[in-house]
This record gives sequence, C-alpha cells and structure tokens, in this order.
Amino acid sequence: MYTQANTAAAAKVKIKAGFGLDKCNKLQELPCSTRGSFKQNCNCCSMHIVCLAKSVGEESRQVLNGFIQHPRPLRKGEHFYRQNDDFVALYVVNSGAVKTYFINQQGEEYITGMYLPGELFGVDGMDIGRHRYSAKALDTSSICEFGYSNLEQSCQSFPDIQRRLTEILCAEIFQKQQPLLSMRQNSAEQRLATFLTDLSARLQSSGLSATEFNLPLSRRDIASYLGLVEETMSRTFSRLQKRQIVRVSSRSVIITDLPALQALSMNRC
Amino acid sequence: MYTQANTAAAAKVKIKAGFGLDKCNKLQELPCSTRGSFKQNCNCCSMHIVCLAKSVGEESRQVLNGFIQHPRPLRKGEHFYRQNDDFVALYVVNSGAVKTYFINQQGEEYITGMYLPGELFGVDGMDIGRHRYSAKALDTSSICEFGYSNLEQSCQSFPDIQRRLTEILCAEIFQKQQPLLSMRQNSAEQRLATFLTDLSARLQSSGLSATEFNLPLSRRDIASYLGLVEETMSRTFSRLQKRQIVRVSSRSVIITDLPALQALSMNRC
DNA sequence: CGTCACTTTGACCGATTTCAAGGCTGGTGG
DNA sequence: CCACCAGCCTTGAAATCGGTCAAAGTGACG
Repeated sequence: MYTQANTAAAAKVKIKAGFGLDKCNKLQELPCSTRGSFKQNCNCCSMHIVCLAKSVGEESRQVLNGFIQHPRPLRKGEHFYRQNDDFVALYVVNSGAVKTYFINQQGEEYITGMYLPGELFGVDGMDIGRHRYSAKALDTSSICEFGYSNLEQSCQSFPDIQRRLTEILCAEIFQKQQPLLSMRQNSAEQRLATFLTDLSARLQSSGLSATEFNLPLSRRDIASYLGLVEETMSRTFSRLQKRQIVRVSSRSVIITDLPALQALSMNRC
Repeated sequence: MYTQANTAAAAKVKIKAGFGLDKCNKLQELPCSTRGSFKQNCNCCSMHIVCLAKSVGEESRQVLNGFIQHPRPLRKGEHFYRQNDDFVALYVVNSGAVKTYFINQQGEEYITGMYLPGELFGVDGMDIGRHRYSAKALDTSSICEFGYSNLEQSCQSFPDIQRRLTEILCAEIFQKQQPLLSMRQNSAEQRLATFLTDLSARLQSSGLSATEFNLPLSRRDIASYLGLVEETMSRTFSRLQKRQIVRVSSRSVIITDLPALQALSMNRC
C-alpha cells in the first residue's frame, strides 16, 4: 500500500515519530468495497464523483461502463505508456499516483504532471495521435482505461459525455498548469507552498486527508516540477519545518499550519 | 495600423533606421480583399487555414459561417472581456494582437497568453462558465466571435467541428504552455530566444514575416510572460543585439541570425 | 553488513533582482 | 511650435536567491 514503506522507518524516528502515517493517503469509508478489485464499474466506484463519469446522466454512465477497461495494477516504476507510443485511450487514476514526464535530446527529464486518484491523464497526444510524454506509476497504481475510439463515438451520441470531456480538458489547462504558470516569478518558498496547498486540496477532494499525507514525488521530482534543484527543495522544506508550518520526514508530510502555508502561496486567480 | 506609430519615430533614429518597418506585421497577398471589412465569412478569409474553421468540411464551414459574429474592432487597451465576465463565446484573432492576463489579490498582473492572427482565445472559463482572465487588445484588433451555444450545437451535428475544437484545446495545453513549462530552469537568454523563435514561427504561419516584426508586448509584459523583470529583459535584448543576433528598436525587431537564435532556445521536446 | 538511492547541509559563486537614475517617445495643452 | 509630462526603455551598482560542488547522513534491501 501507499504508506507501507514508511511506517517501519517512522517508528525509529524519535521526535518525528507518531505522525499517524498509517492514516495517510487511505480512502475514507468507501460506499462499497470495490477497491482492490480489478473488475469495477462506475456505479460502484467511489471515484465517479471526480472522474470522467462525473455529472453525466445514468444512461451515459452505463455507456462508459460498457467499454471501460481495467488493466492490471502497475507497480512503482512501471509505465502506462511511453513517449511516442500511439494514443489509444484516456486514463483515470483509481489508486496510487502517476507522473508524466518527458526526456529531451540532452537527456534531461522534465516532470509535466502528477495525477492523483480520480484524476484523468493521457491527454498529451490526443491531438497528434502519439503521446508526447511518458506516464509512470509512482506507487502501485490501478487505473480505469477509456478507449478513445469508443469514447469519441459515445461523445457523439451523448452530449453530456462530450461536455464532461471538454470540461476535463479545460481543467487540465487551468487547474494544473496555471498554478505553475503564475509560479514563474515566485520564490522557492512560494512555489513549494503552492505545490503543497494544491496537493492538499486535491487529496481532500478525493476524500483523503488534507493535512497528513505522503508525497507522491521525490525531492528531485518536486524540484523538477517546480523548476528548482533538489538541494534547494530540501533546504526549503527544512525552512518551512523550522517555522513550524509543516513537519516532514522523508516522504511523509503533516501540515501543521495550513493558513500560513496558504498565505505563503497566494496565487489563486 | 500596426506599425503606424513607429515609422515616424524610426525615421529619426540614425543607425537603427531603415528597418523596413512598413513591411512589418502586414499580411502578404490576401486571396481577396476582405481585410478591414467587418463583414467577413470564412470562405473568403485568409485565416481559415489556421483558425477554428481549419480542416473542417465544406458543410461545416457553412454552419460556422452562419453564426459567426464580427464585433467592431477594438482599439489598443480596450477589453474583449474581463475577469469574471460570463463565458459566452470563443474568439479568433483576425488582425492585431490580444493578450490575456489576470490580476491577483495583491494587485499583481500575470500575463497568461498572447494571441496572434488566426489564433483562438477565450477558452479560459469554458468549463466554469466565467472567464478567469481578462482579454485586452494590444493594438487595434478585429476578431471573429463564435457563440458557444451555437458552437456546442454544431459540434453535435458535425463531428469534424468537434474534433477541430478538441484539437485546439489540446494545442492550448501543449503548444502554448509547454514551451514555458520547459523554460523554467533556463536562463533569461534562453527564455527570450525561445519566446522570439516561437513568435517568429507563429507569425510566419499566418503569412507574416518571420524575421521582421513588431513586438505585440511591452518589455514589462514579455518579462512577466517569461518570469523575469523588466530590467533583465532589457539587458537581455541589448546583449542579443550586441552579438548581432537581433536588431531591436523599441517595439520593432529584426532577427538577423535566426539559426543562432534557434540554437539558443533549443527546448523542444 | 555493505551498497545504493535519496536526502540533508555547508560553502561558494553567479545570474537575476532590486534600487536608483536618466533617456527616449508620444501626447497634451499652452 | 514648444514645453512638459507620463509611460516605456535602458543602464549601473549593490544585494540576494538559487545553483553548483562537495561531503556526509539515512533508510531500504539484498
């Protein structure tokens, strides 16, 4: 599971122990126990409130349900798709976390996105038929797969599916990229604060804890995502901890002063 | 017109004179003389190769043509829409240039986009029904307006319109934001080089000159767009000029060594 | 127990920002 | 026609933030 790796470690830590890691990133009270099963359907999935099937009519949901696929969950480090693979489907994270990235000619890796349960990925390449990025599991992750040819057909018959898809595309533009956009001229501290508050909000909207969680990304990846280097990231975490705004121990984070963190980030439009 | 303001000024400049400013940012050889007229249609518009009506069938174009509006051209500084206005339509720049931006609680302005002839704007707010940004004419600008309710209906009947719209949304995500994304850890020089080569390519694809043009944005705006300050921008322009890569005089730019500029930018994925 | 990946910390350096001043340009009104 | 003003652009000097290089600590795993 998500926290497995850290619990043993945390027990050894003196002051930092007792973070309640065992509660981190676990879903609260699912309406029915489908989690863990590879055969799910949207009616019985706690994600439908956020995923592609959100706010579409009953009939539309049945349609989606008809062609949805559930590939086997991938372990940490395995790829859902790679740069230049054919674009064949859109995906929704069911559990775990996924990062997308690309590697340029110089061999440098750029993190382009991080996706949490209920969030849709795979849009890169929707227009050109080939993926621009690679998508990799950050933890053991299960997903729902929506074949694009099926999806495109459904959109023609069911306007609400089309509307929802368009809505998601727009969200992809604004909720994900715009925080980064407006982050360009901000300090390392502001960027990290923005990253953490954003992450917190997204976890909460999937029914997870807003103040205690594990970071899906390593320091290096967060740094890359925020346009900084590993060392700066580490120093910035340390500074926020010294100021009692967060407590961090490796991947686990407790936000102890969310208002302060939000005040630091302040870049909503 | 676009260059009117600068020509007189440039005549006074000694060494910098003779830039051919009168050729800047003017369309080359329009197929028919609709430019300047407020009543246009897509069949007779030189933009159809790039705008929303690109690569849709004959019948679809007639449909678009049926509900397209042409509001009066706005002068520099006037707004097409403002933050929080209701989202009612998508727009395509016909002539001139448009910037989108927002102002946060602290009163700081963030440039979110710059749109040239043939490019679509107004997507901000498509999902939430209210505009997140303001859109302002950078010069006297005319646009085509596609009412969204009409557009949405057309999409249902004409899959190629839907496909084109989706394509444009994806382009909005990737062609516009991703260069900036990968620009985060680059130097001021690389960022400016990327900005200029990108601008050059976009102007060219609308039939304008790739090497001689006027900057639609002020130094301050370019700086904001690239995550830098005005002074750094100015210094960077000076440095590129000293190295004979560009010649600049206020808003007018001549790229004298495009390969060198492209070599500096190198941040395609 | 050793290795490896990840993280933290320190010292130094350089690019960009900040602060400050001055120049240029276009518009306004006398 | 000229003086003045405001906005935009440029340049210089000093300060600061983040990057680079180097070293050491930590936990996971075989």
